Amino acid sequence: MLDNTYVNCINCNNQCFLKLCKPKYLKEMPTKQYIVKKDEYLFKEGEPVTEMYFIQHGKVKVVSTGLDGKRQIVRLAGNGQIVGHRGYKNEIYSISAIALEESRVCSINNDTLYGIMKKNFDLVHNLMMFYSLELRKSELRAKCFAQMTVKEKVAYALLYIKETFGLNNDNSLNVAIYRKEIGEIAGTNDEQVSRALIELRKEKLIEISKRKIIINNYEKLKTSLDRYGILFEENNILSCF
Amino acid sequence: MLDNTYVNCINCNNQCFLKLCKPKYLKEMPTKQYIVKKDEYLFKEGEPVTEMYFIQHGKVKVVSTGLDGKRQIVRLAGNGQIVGHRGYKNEIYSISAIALEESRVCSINNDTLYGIMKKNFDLVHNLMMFYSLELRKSELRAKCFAQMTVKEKVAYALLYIKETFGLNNDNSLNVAIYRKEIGEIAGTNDEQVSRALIELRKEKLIEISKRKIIINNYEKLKTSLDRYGILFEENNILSCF
DNA sequence: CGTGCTTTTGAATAGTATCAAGGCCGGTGG
DNA sequence: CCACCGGCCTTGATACTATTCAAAAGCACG
Repeated sequence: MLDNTYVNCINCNNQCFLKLCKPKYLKEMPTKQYIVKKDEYLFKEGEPVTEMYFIQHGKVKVVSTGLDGKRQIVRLAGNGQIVGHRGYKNEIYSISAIALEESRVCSINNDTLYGIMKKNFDLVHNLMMFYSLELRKSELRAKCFAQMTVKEKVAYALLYIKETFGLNNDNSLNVAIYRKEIGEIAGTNDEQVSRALIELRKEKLIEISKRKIIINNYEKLKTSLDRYGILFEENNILSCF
Repeated sequence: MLDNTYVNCINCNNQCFLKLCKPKYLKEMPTKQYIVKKDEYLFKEGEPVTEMYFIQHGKVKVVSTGLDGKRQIVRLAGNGQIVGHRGYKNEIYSISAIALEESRVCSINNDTLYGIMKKNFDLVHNLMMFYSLELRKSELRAKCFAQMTVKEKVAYALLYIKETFGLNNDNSLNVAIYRKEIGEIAGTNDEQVSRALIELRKEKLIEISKRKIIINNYEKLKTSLDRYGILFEENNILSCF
């Protein structure tokens, strides 16, 4: 992580939760900005999370590692999203955030943010809505992990990646991601992901071209998981901006 | 569900999120109160969730059913807790809330609540904190489902039930719950739960006495899941009252 | 003291994880 | 330009775990 520099939010053109603050507060917001390179940590398991991070531009994975070294990708976050939940009393909880590619990230100290919240209703209200939506998504994910087959979990992971990071013009996932990482989302290993992807290719739902995964038939891929309920919704809380 | 009656929150002695509102608003809060019998629905899959529910006294399970009829218990909620997340624009999402035992529940219309929020910072702030904490718990649960063995998942389910509903004086779980329901939390079936419980009894972690499940050695049961991180914390967001 | 529901137990089956080996590809250095 | 190397992906075989089906035993309630 490069030396952080303080930036002035009032001059920033990015869509960001902080923009919900009144100009008076926005002007004096003590926001730090970093450039994080691929594979660098925003914060690391075992350290207290004292800052809240806003992704200006880039891609980040939030991971949790068991003692046995088995990793789980708990969440993906892209442009405009939040990482490093405001913890209860800055307590330690074992989660890391790692950049999937070079990203521009802003952060603000939790206690400072707390103070600012008291004077900015819209910020708190939108954060509440954001968490409420993320909670629902997370609850549905828990259900999926409990019931899906490996192939379905992989399909879910692809759709989740697509939802978070979007597609390129050729319908390929807009992120360089390994089989192993897809497995860390789906809760399986790289071999199983490989097998599942090939199955999905046989069914013409996706295409695999070198390192790219192309979502050939998005609708069919999505409906193949219909029996688990509405997993992916159009409306993003950020659309409220 | 019995005919609902409007109650006056200002006279209510229960700990409840609504209590965070200023007296002025509390006095005129259009809160409805119901008595819900065992196995009755608070709300049902397929219907829009237009109300937010506060459990005054009782026990509720939040379930989600796949098209194949396989159920998943997504959350348990006890005294003082919230059910029926304020959805984004009252949209339908396929989740039901069912009483595990006779319960006293209050509800308030989402839109009304939204209006009240605007004037009650503390309410919004605490709701945000509540969701933030629930989200973290849910994210950890997703990780657990992806990595735990069936026996571990059952141990997790027991601890989750204990955390939510507490223990009786004899250390038995303070709720009448079927093997099938434990399976719906753990993401498995009743036979596996039965086998897992008997295994845990052999290890002297629990005792099974008729329909009661006694947590013999809470600490050991908890540490048996240590490798998955801190799953159960003492501090409850409600302690902020 | 049946009757119906829950729990337990056993056996067969299906699904998944793991281990091992080989193939593919891009990058590097001769 | 080509050979080599290392990282990633694919494939097959095997072992293990969990699910499913079937049946019996236990329990609660009228």
